[in-house]
Formats: sequence, structure tokens, C-alpha cells
Amino acid sequence: MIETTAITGSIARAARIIDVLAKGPEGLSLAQIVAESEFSKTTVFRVLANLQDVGYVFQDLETRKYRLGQKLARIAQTACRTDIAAISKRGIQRLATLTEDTIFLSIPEGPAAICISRATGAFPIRTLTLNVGDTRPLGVGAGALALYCSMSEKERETIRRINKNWMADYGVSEAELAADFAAFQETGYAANFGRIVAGTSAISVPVITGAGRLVAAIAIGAIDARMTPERINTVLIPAMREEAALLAQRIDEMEQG
Amino acid sequence: MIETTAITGSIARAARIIDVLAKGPEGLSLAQIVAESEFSKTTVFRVLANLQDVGYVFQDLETRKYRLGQKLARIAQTACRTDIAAISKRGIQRLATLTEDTIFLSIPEGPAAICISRATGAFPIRTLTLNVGDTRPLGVGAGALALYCSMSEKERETIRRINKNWMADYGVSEAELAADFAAFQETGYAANFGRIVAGTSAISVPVITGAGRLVAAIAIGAIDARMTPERINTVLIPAMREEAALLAQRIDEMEQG
DNA sequence: CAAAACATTCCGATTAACGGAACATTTGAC
DNA sequence: GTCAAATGTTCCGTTAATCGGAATGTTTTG
Repeated sequence: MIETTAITGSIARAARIIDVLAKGPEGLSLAQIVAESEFSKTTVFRVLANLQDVGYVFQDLETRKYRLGQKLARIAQTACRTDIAAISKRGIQRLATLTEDTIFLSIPEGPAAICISRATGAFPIRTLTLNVGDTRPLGVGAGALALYCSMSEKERETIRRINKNWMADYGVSEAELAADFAAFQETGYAANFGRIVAGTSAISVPVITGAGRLVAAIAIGAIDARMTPERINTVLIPAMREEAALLAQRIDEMEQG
Repeated sequence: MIETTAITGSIARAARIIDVLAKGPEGLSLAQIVAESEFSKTTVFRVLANLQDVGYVFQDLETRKYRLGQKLARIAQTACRTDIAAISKRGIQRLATLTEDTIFLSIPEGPAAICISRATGAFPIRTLTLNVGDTRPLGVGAGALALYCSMSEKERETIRRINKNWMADYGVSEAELAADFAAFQETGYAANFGRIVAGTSAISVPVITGAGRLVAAIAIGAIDARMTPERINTVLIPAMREEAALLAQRIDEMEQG
């Protein structure tokens, strides 16, 4: 992850510093934050002062180290009423154990898909193409593709417009996306055979609640050799469908109760 | 809560807008956010664009409403390794049921105390002097006083220096604080008889882990008539001490396991 | 006790943020 | 389907906030 995009804007700087602070829950000194971020001491100091004013950051009384405050936790709580990552954890793990491959759970957020959960199975060659927290443009990669294909035409069109450049970064053309969509219509699952990372393949099914709301996609990633049509159809897809249905049910319960 | 403090600085503006967004988990339109915040349409728009860039906010594809994203949730998770609010919930509720009064749990954060949990008992006159999320300077109010009094002299001195103005806002002088501290040394609990809100009193004990770390304070608030010395000593304090010990133990377990 | 490392404040130059107004788009009513 | 109203987005000159270097203060370390 080489992110040498020269950061501009106070908010981006603040976010960068919050990211740095999030990595050291025990607190970081000013000098440490300066080292981890690409800003001058003065800038870091001033941003931290601002963040303290709004309660996002506080300074430990004895160590003087800076830490993230409770306010962020409270905001996050109200932000996500349903903690899908937590609810899905066991099902994802079950799938990983059963298939021995790597399972990813992604959710849609605007024009992006975010990987919010991951579990690895016993197979010794692991495909970790996505880390928890990583985002992809909807349509790129198995999980993001399953989400894209499960949306209305109107939404898909919006996505294509918004993500034009972002998708280009991954070398995915509109034609390819259209082909992938057609394949999804045919089979009912999204497939990505070695397009993002050579040698690895992934397939994915959407998680849709009883009310018809698209909430997530479950994906399985493995080396190509393990992704035979037979195994996909007889083992993987049935298992994924089952877990997807279970998860959808759990979410429905959560949001009513 | 009349907060007409003219907000200055991009970060403060961003925080304000995040606060507004946190109140509407289903998403808010630009116009709504403009109405709730005190900024111009242009400013809100630009701040939202910045927040989208850093992943804190996203725009719903169909409704176009703005919502807080998963990134904040992830940051918050790493920010607070131990979720004291969750752990303490049952004990706090037990106390409220037993005493019929209002229970508050506050934690120290830099020079402030933050109320992170509250439970109300059956008594019809309720004292809700603190809302969850409210902050007080350490030393002001029963809970914040218990925390202050449980710290080292060095820390207390730092606090007095940092909070000089903030404490003055509450009309608490250094002399009063010193007297309160002496009382705490004597009795082992912090007391606040009608200083913040006339007619209501509160007492508080600290929650200290086995390792000697100060993690929180449990406070009980009630109308003066219910805060007799006898009831305090025979009913309230013993019950609070017990729950404080239990909570400390639970936290110790959490942080080891 | 001196020196080094670290944290904080000050300062003028520069940049980026501000908000009003113009423009574009969506929504709702007829 | 068309028009009007509401909402969302872009433009642009002004202003205020940010920038980083250097000076000052503070804590830690040898």
C-alpha cells in the first residue's frame, strides 16, 4: 500500500493522524506521530490541539501521549446500527473450516465495497487478496461484483459513472463488467478468475434480507487449482448460499428486535 | 445545551457535521445537514466531500443522503480495547434497581471525566444531571471528584492547572476542591451535596483494578432528602463498593484473556 | 548537572477555506 | 409531459486559517 498521494486539506490531515493514532491504542507521543505521518511537528501539534477541542483525542496525564477518545466510539455506535461484522463472524468461520479456503465478507457503502470480515481455512496456500477495511469499487473483485450485480439498473449506472476512474485503476473496462454481469445473471454467483491477482480465483454470492435489502456479499478465494467447476457447484456455492440465508435471517432478527 | 460558541477551524466544522450525521443513522440530505449545522450550504458540501475522501462519510446511491461510514467504526474499535460501558451495564442496572436512584458511570480521559453509562431506578423523582457522553472537568461533580481524588498528587496538580478555567465555569474554587479532597480521604467516597444542581446530591466511589489502575467511578444521584448519612453509610456505599469491586474484576479478566 | 530529546509557542508568508451567487439537477404538482 | 420549487453543485474573489522554521520551554537521560 504505497499511498504517496500528497495530502491536502485539514480534514485529510486530521484523518491521517487519527489513522496513526488508531494503530497505537496505548497512546503515541508527538514525536512518534510526526514520524508516522508526513507532517511537520507544528502541523501535527496544531491538528492534535484541534482534535482535542472536539473530543476525538486526549492527552494522557502522566505519559503525555496522545490517544483516541470515547467520543469516536460513541459516534461509531450510532453510525452502524447493525454490527454485521460481529453477527457474521461465526458463519464466516464455519465456511472457512468447511472449505479450507479464505472467506471474505464485504458490504456496500456508496460506490464502494468494504471488506469487514475475513476468515482463513486450513489449506496451506492462502489467498489474502483483501484485508479487513480494504475498499474496492463496486464491480471489481468477486465480492464487490456480487454486490454490483445485485443492484438495480439505475444504481449500477450511477456506480459506473462515479467509479469510472477508480475502476480504470484496476484495469477493468465497462465491457468486462458487462460480461461479468451477464455471467452473474446466468449462474447466480459472481466469479473472478485471476483478474485481480493472477493464479487466484474467487466466487461470491450476495446476502439479501427478507425485505429484499442487499446487505453484504460472501466470497471465497482460493488458488485456481481449487476452483474447479465441479467443486464450485457441488460444494462451495451450496455452502455459501446456506450461510448467506442464515446471515440474512440473523440480520432481520436484529433489526426488528 | 446552548452551544453558540462560534466554531472556528476546519476540523471543528467537520466534527460538528459528523455529530449531526451521528443523530440520523438512516442518513441526512445536504439540506437537512445545513439546517442542523450553522454553516453555509457550500461549506457543508465541501466538508462532506472531504469526509467522503477519507472514508468517514458516504452518500447513499439511491437516496443521495449522507451517512457515516464503516471506517469510523473500525477506528473506534481499535481506540478502546475494553468496552467498559458494555461490561458495566448489568452492574449499573443492579444498583439502580436496588437503590431506586440514578446511577452514573464515568471514566477519566485526560483532564476530563466522561459519563459513559447511566441507569435509572424506580424512584419517581429522577436526577439526570449527566447524560451519557457529557464531560466534566475532573473534580467537579461526584463521579469526576472520585476520579480526581484517586489520582496521584502529581496528576492532581496537572489537572488543577489545565482545568483552571473550565472549573471556574462551574464555580468551583481550588479551596473547595481541596476541601472535597480532604473529605474523600476521610470517608473513602466523593460527595457533592447540591453544588452543581441545587436540591440534588450525589456520592461516588472509584473503580480500581487489581493492578491499581483507576478505570472509572460509580456515582449515585438523588434528591437531597434521600441522601441521609445513615442511608449513605448503611445502604449506598456498601452496595457501590461491591459493584465497583465486581466491575474491576471483570475488567481485569477482559484485559488478560 | 549538563546535554539531548522532546514538546510548545511565536511569527510572517502562503494557502486553502469561506460563503454568496450563479448554475444544474432532481423532485413534486398539475 | 411540463413547469415550478426545492435541492444539490460549481465558481470565484475575499478573508481567515494553516503552514513550517525558528525560538523557547520542558522533560528525560547519561
